[in-house]
Amino acid sequence: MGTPPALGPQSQWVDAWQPGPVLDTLRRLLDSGRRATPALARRAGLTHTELAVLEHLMEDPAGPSELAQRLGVTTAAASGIVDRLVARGHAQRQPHPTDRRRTAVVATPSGREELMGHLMPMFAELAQVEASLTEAEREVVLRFLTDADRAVGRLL
Amino acid sequence: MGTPPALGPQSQWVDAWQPGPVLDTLRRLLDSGRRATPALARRAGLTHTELAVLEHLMEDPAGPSELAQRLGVTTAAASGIVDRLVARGHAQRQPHPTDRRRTAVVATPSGREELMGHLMPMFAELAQVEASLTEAEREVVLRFLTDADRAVGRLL
DNA sequence: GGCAACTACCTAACTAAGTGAGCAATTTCG
DNA sequence: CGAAATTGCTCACTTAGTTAGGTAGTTGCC
Repeated sequence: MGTPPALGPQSQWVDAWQPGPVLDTLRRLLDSGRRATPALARRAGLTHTELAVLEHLMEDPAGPSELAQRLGVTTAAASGIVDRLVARGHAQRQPHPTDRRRTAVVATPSGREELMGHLMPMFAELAQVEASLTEAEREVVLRFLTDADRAVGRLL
Repeated sequence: MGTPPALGPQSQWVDAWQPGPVLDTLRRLLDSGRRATPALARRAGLTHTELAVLEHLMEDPAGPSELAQRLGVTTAAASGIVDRLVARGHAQRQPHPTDRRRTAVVATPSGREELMGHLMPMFAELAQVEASLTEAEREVVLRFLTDADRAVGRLL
């Protein structure tokens, strides 16, 4: 093997990336974030869209149409996704209180646990990281993150 | 609505996320990164796996097996992905110089342009962001990004 | 050198998840 | 009230993945 040990790049922004260690680490962080979704879905035994829907349902109930819109899929697909989540016991369909056309899809405790159980370790560590910053450092980091988000947002 | 204005959550780490503005912005940045892949793929008329393969090919040629391993799919799937990239003219199959079983898949100029054209604006802005930091700030940001990457890495 | 075991890649048949079109029930608005 | 819009569903079809298995080429051991 003449090539260096694998060390999967997995980067979305490759080639002509010679900038310094800050941007290089930012790239790694974004890659970690990207890989986290499929990894999580795999562990939970869900597809990535099912996971995405479950995430939305954690915040508040929504109908299939709204979920379809947020995920960028058709309502037909959303129907199927909700079907599968319901079949696994991660979500439930409830009648909408005021509009009888609609269905309110809500996450069950099972669905919430499935997600939170995996996310907790990260939450804990991130909270520690933030706590370790001084007020001045927090400002610097906040500004950088905001700027970086704007830059990445150019791809959307 | 007792909750704050919609503001598309799209977050992977929802519920019980009350920490400060730094982690909140980090969440937004990671979400932007996650959404960038499908958005880019859509614009380029590729599937997300085809895009991922193209990214790897930007760095150096690779065989279907290696690509399959990096993407976490079977070699059969990798064959098909390469087929599609070749059909679109974004990649080419070349005989491996020393091992006649292997195929070296290389990105064509067309493939490179497809990717770089979309990525350039982000590169430019990110470079500016980095340049705007003092040396001291750079250290703070670097440490934060490294720590955050470790935390997110817990999900992998 | 020659045979066994392994590797790289491909094809074929099937499965799963999405799209597009269209339908019935309900709500909204002129 | 009636027309138009909206919600969520089903059905037929497409597409990208998996599993299983086959062919060609390489490596290692006697």
